[in-house]
Amino acid sequence: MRSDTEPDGQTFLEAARRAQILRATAEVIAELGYAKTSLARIARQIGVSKGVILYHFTDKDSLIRALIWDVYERGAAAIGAAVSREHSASGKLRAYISANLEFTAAHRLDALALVELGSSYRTPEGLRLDQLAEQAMPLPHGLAALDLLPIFQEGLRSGEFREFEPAAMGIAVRSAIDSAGNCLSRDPGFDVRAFAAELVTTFDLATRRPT
Amino acid sequence: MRSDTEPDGQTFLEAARRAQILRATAEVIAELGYAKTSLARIARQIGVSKGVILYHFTDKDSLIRALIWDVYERGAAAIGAAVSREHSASGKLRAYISANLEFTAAHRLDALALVELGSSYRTPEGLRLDQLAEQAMPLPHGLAALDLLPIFQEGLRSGEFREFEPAAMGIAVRSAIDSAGNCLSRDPGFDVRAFAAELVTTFDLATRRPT
Amino acid sequence: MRSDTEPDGQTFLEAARRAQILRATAEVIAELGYAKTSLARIARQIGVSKGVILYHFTDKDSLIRALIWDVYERGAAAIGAAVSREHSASGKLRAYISANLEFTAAHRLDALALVELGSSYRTPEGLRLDQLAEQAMPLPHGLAALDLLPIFQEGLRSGEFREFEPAAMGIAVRSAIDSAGNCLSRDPGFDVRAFAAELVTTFDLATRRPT
Amino acid sequence: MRSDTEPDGQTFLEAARRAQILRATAEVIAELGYAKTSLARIARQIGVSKGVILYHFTDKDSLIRALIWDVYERGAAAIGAAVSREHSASGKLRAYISANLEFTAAHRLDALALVELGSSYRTPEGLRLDQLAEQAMPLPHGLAALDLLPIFQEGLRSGEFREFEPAAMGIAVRSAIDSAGNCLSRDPGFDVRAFAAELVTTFDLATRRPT
DNA sequence: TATGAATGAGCTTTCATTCAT
DNA sequence: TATGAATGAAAGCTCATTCAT
Repeated sequence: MRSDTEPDGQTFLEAARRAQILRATAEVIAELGYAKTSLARIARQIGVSKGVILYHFTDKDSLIRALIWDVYERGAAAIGAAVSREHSASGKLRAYISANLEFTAAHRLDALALVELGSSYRTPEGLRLDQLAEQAMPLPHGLAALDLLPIFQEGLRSGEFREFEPAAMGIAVRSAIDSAGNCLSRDPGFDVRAFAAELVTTFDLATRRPT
Repeated sequence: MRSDTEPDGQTFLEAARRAQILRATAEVIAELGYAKTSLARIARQIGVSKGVILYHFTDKDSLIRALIWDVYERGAAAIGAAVSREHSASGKLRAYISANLEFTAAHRLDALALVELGSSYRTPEGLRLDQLAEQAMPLPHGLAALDLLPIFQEGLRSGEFREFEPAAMGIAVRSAIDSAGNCLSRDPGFDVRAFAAELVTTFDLATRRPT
Repeated sequence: MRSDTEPDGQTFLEAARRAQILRATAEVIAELGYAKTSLARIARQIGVSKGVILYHFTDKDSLIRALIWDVYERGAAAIGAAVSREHSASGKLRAYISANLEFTAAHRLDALALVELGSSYRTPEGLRLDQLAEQAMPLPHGLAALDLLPIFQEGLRSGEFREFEPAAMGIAVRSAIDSAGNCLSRDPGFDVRAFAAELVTTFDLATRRPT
Repeated sequence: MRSDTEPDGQTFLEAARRAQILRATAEVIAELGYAKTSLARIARQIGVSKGVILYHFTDKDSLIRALIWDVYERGAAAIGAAVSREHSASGKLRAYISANLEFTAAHRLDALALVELGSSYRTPEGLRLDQLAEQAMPLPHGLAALDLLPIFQEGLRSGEFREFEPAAMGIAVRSAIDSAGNCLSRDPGFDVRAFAAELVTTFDLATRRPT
């Protein structure tokens, strides 16, 4: 009996509702920004009462974290897979950039929401998303896939890359990638894949040891 | 009477108060983030009542815009001056990056506040800061100085730069520069000038026509 | 069919569930106080869903009243029995106090819950528990056993007691007895029986005609 | 200038508003009980908006504490004065009871509210009023006046009182006194002073060493 | 019988804004 | 110029209750 029970203790309907709410949350964040994202607004997006959201998520904070986790998880999986398919450091860097922006192109809303949250969300204790990632939040295993430093260190050690400060380069690459989300929100016609190609070339030239 | 009236219709004291309020606003935004920046908090920062702020600025929005304008103006002046001192496109790009980050290093509070506003502030109509810049807001004349496109176009035309999409490169450069503010807010010991040097090299290699 | 139907129309299981819910309700009230006693919390105490409670009781108010009735009934039976075993007024008074506190000692949870309800519960119309007892609520027959006035009147008539106002004395005795519940909730080590002995002496001296 | 400034930094009007709010709070608590006492209800009692209350008091908890303090302070002053006018332990006990009930009679609303708060109020951390009094809350100096134990100890030491457990007797006396508030709320015609006379006799007989 | 899902009223609190002084 | 006072809208959240299954 109870054929509607999934292994993780959630019914099928429960999971569907949660997914619907997460989607609506991403939509509202992407459209209005995090500051104007209220539970009431999210509820209205689906056409239900506020209470529904608090029935499925303990509070606003855990809703937001669930969204973050959800997008991270899927993104990290895609990016990690693409990166590990490559064997040279420069190949991995190219794959990293491409896969990131491919994910952005394929999941515009999620990517946008995540970038918005990255700059505007704070935990009740005042921590930013990146400060969260470093410590308290249990993050998907594959999240290591989002870290550029190992790639840079490998290329520097092997001599494939010129000498540079990996932390600084990491910031430049990540911030450029994250900009795509903003561009997309401003201009729905923004060509993410063309942008990806430009970034690949740009950071290839910027990191490679000159011959 | 009113011998304390300046040409623009503001008394000296009036101007001093406004400056004090703008400074306090930047301080609070830099410390708490825009979301937690309330008029009450700004007033407390100076030790006056909330009313004072609304006496000098029509509403919260115009206070924020005044701050943006103020920082932009000073930043654009510094950057414009540095850029125009150079004559090659690559020289101008280097100067642009250096001057930007020099400004960030020299005016940490302002830079931090501006970056925070760049990601979190929205006009009552829902526009972001950069969407503002493009249209509605009357911006300081020198703001053109913040635009990278002329530099890229010049370098592309002259053959100094390799072929690339100026808009994409502009995004990469600006986002990398703006990241410095975030880094600074997370880690007060962040070495902005070292970061500047890395970026200069990075984007020099990324833009130059290979020999 | 329905061979499990009892004379009063309730199945055995039904009665067991009701008893379980009443017990859980008393536990929660005793632990958290009435203000923080929610149906959800009671349901959690048993490990069932909220709906179960509202299936067995029409609404929260009738659940609470059922608990009150239940405890009253058992308490009144015990006290009435003890009182009627005595034949002098002063003997009855001593028995009343002792039996009350004996019940408190033997059913700490119930007594605690009842005291808490006595001060915090109000009907939807705003009536307190004691205002209820006087009028609206159909109370167990034996409840008369809780009334001190007949005892005082008997002692006054027979000359066993000194002259005093029975209503005032009743208030003093009842409030002292009810305090035991509070003491118990604040200090689980509170010695109810020692307290009972003190009260017996106290009110014996306070009521007896001096010789 | 600023002739409306009082020594403690509150203007006359501010103090008047605070007093008005405290009074309204006591009224609502006395009428509806603490559980149904909301800021909205208090505001309506005065005919102002909810915000007014939160302008004058940081939050609901500090409003309630201010009320408690205020009533305590006045009550303790009156009781302490009456008690210290007596020199025998039994005289002090009589004065304690009389002064308490005299205060109740003279400030029905306050007394009622305080009794209600005594049983229903909990701090955000879950502490009851009496647990508060023992530790965290800075209470008026004269509060010691509310403690019966010194009186009992004195009478026991001097031999004026019979042997009894001071803690238990204290509970009996205090609970009897506090009952007056409840009686008053149920029956506005309740004769507090007659009740006081009964209690004085009752506890005189209960404590005195028999001759 | 029991559950999960949803609702709606009400709560405390924050905040930009207005206004009289 | 500046302040204190007040307002009202909106926020996150709790909870008894209803309903379909």
